[in-house]
Amino acid sequence: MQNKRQLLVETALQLFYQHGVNSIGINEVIKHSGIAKKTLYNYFASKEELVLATLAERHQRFINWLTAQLSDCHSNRELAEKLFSGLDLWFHNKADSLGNFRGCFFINTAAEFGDPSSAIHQACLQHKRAVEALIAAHMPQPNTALLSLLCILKEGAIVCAYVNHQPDAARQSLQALLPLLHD
Amino acid sequence: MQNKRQLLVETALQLFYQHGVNSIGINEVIKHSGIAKKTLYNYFASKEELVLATLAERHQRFINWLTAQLSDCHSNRELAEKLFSGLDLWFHNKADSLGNFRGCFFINTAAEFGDPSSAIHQACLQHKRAVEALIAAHMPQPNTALLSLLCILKEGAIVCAYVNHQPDAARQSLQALLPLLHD
DNA sequence: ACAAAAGGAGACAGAGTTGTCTACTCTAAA
DNA sequence: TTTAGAGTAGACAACTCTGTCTCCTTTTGT
Repeated sequence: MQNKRQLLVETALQLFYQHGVNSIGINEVIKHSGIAKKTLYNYFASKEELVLATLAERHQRFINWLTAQLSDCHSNRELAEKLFSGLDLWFHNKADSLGNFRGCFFINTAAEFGDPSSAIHQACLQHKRAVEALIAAHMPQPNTALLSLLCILKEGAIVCAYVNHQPDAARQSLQALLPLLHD
Repeated sequence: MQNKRQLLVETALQLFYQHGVNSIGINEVIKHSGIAKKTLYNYFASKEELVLATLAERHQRFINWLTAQLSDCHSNRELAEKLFSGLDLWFHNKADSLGNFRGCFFINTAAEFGDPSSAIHQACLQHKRAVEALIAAHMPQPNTALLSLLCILKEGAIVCAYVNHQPDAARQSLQALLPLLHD
């Protein structure tokens, strides 16, 4: 029954995202999921593997959400509007599938696992690359400079919303960006 | 002899910034500084106090550096240029007083200590507020929308440079920003 | 129905952590 | 010179965390 595994990943993702990976021990995941430790170690060889599975789950969920947000863009301006409107919803806890906003799981986790050669850090990097590629794929008029700017503003808005307690950062970004986009 | 305390803070800051606070134990700080554990606990009641002291040290150092970078701005455009040129130097390890670039110590530490009520998280928030105030103080033509944008771009550039291995993020930000600024 | 696999509960080993404490050494001032 | 304060070295207690293992129960496939 593979939904034990799914339940473990879901529980761990929730806890890791809300409190940080290093603050949550295996026993906490056990307790909250109601699954035995032995079962966990049946599915995952180590905590690191569980963490990687939660990153993969979050990655897929975020990509799905973002894909839905960015559908049907007919101009770069529309793309920017949809991107930052989506972020704005997320920051205000109106993006159900992303859970309670606590910054970017990948930025936070990369900060906890600083060694760039670690598998966890690499997974965070790969996520960011994939998101950039997804935005690029939804760009009607390819423009690498604009792509970079969107990504930088996106990361900045996430950090400001989280660390700086500035949940309107996405809207502010969009307001500042719009005068640049005339197409 | 208070330079024992200073040496402890400096050693801890270096280690915490390079590897993350939770990855570095007290014993590591002891070993690298050559100072006895008892002496450390003479100056600091707990590891948390040592962490707060390193945050304060880094804060002062960053504020000093940024103040120097932003001196003598006669227009908002010049302010933006100086800000992102400074960040560009930092990302390329050419800002001596900030050490080897490993992202923003405060963003990273806030990610490790996610509980917003913890003293450590609060210190990170206060730093961000102080930096925003410093930028505001160097703005010849007050403009709160631009101030927000500068801060969001700054955070985004730091995250992209670090997590995304994109050290030119500051230059890209500036290039994108310049068309907006005509004064 | 019954054997085999999967799961539950939790004890336990081993490593690592913070923080305390003791015993010894060095230094600086009276 | 001697005495008090500061520092050193490191053992140690108390705790936490990961990962293993055992014993027992439940579920599942044939």
